[in-house]
Amino acid sequence: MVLKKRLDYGFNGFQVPVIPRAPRSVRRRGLFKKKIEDNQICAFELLATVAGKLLLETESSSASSNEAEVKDQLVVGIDAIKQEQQDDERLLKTECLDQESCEESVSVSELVSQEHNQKFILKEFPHAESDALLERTSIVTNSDCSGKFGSDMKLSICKSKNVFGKFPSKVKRGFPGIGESCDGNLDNGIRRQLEAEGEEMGGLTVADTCSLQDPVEICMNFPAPVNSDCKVKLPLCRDPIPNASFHKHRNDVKVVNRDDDENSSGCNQRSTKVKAFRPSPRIADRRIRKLLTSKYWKVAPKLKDYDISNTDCGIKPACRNRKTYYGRERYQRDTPFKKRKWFDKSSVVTSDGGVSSESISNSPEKGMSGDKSGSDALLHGANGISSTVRGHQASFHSRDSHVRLSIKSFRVPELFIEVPESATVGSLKSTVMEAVTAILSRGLHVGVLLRGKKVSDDDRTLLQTGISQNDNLDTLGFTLEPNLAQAPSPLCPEDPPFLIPCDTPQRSTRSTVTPLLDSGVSDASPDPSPVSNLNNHVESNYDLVPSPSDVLIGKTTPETKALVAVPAMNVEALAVVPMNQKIRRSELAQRRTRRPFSVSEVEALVHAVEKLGTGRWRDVKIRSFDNANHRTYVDLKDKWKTLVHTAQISPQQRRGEPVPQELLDRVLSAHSYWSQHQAKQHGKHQAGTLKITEGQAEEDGSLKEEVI
DNA sequence: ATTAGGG
DNA sequence: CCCTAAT
Repeated sequence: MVLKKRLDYGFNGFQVPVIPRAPRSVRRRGLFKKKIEDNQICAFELLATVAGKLLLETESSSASSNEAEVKDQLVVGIDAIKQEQQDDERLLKTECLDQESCEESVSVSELVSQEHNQKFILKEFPHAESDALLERTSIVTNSDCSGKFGSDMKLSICKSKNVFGKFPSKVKRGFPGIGESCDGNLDNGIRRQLEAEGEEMGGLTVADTCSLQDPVEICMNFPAPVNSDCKVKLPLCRDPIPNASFHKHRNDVKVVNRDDDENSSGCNQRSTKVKAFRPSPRIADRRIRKLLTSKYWKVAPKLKDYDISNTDCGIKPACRNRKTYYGRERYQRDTPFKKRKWFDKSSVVTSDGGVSSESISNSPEKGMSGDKSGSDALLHGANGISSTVRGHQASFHSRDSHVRLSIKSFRVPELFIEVPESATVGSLKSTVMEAVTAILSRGLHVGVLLRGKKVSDDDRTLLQTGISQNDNLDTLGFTLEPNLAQAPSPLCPEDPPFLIPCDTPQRSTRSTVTPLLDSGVSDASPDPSPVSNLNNHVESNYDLVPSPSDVLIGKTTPETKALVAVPAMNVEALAVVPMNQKIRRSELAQRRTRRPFSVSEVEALVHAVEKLGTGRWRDVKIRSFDNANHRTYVDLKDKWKTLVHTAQISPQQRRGEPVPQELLDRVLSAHSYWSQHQAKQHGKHQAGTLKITEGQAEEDGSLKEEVI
């Protein structure tokens, strides 16, 4: 049935080339059967996921932007959507009746108070009200889970509940008896599952995280989601209201929900449990956003979120439809493709024990819920969620060389959709679908963000790029980027290159390849130290390094790029406008990890400046730090600035790794020289013309000789 | 995208 | 290091 609906939306056209296998756990349950069967669904889910995400982001962004008009429209649209969703829910309910989802929904509705319905809505469409949402978001971002969130978290939770609540009521109407009976069953079932899958839970956690942020993660965690869901559900059911624990986890929860949703969506018919989760998709999306924005690492707390989401799932069928679908698609697609990728390139390690993962994932969770099992599960999940990915760099034997990371989510470009109030929900849906389809049809590629900056050089090794286990992996992010390439292309799904991820493989290959790095790395310590060493020599050598073939991936613009506007298909003539969203600071913002310049780096810098002068940092970068991705020309400029300052102060005042006086002398010398030879820009010509007399008439423009 | 400067 | 303005 679900499928049918989807088809109706017109997504049929989209097909996923290859369907990845569902995670073990899933398979066992047989939840994914359907998914597997219907490739289309997978694609659809992906689209949906992306769309949902975009939508959410858009909303949030709009809210932030203070665009009253937009808000209004959105709000209206939302309302309409809700109605539709409700209708959908009915259908879903019918479908799901046999499943537990119904039950869950019922329970949820009960839990949720109707008071917050409006708020709820807002939540769903943050942009509309946004203040509350924003706050939440920010909080989430912080996701410290500490007390601070308590109130906020609760609020959000409540809202969520409310939202769901709306739906639930309907559900009840439709299937009163069912709902009640189901509730009890659900819990039990969930618990059972949890117990049964408990061991796999790690995956769940991961899934939670993933779901929130993005499909990819989900894929990795696949198995886990179910478990987590179960866990989550339990808490929710028990205390729909914000428990302390819940509050803490709230952020995470959202994420979890997502996963759940996805899973559930995928598994809708398969198992009861799954269904229960489905409802959360919406939340998941939001959360995903939030998560994305914030650090992903707080996953652990998510357990509670799961619970919430579960509840939610049951509650809103309509929402579910939408979200669920999205979630599913995302889930399926993402999962498969990610898995593939990882497998291809590197071995994916489930981080059951994942100590490392723990480290990676922040432990904001400290406040985890009291339940040991729960928390453990969560933790595992957290670890597991991000399946550990081991770099291809097999060459690096030292464990330090390996970079373990968990991808909590992928950022997806936001879609900005503006629809007239008069537009029908259906038209809105189709509009979103088209937009999403268009994006997917073009294919997505994975983008890597390091410290908020996109890493476009696929040929670089992780080490070179500055991605090492020691570094803050939290500064590492991934994005699913549409291939906007040139002009917007038609929606036609014909080309489902969606999986294009082929890129990934290539990438991996490339990265692995770089010879120089590898060798260097081997000895290396996790730290960039190797890099620095290389740097010294690099000047000329590095140039030899294979040129990056960014073309494939690099070109696509990151999230910033708007999805291509899709030709309006709707009668309503809804316009989908890609919206560039400035990346939220919170996301990128994290300060880059501090990386003091080594003496060798300073030497290289001094040398380069002596030759090039102080106004050509770009050249300096290319000349001497081309391989050091973590050193930007701005960094070099800043370093020079500090070097000059350092050289001018007394040695006692200097801090940090002492720089050889000899180098400082050269710094002063070069600084002095280039200060007088403003010619840097025009080069020697002017300098000569200027006839500056320092005894250095070198037109050459290079201090080199003089200094030397 | 770079550069220059302030914070 | 970050951020911004001006290129």
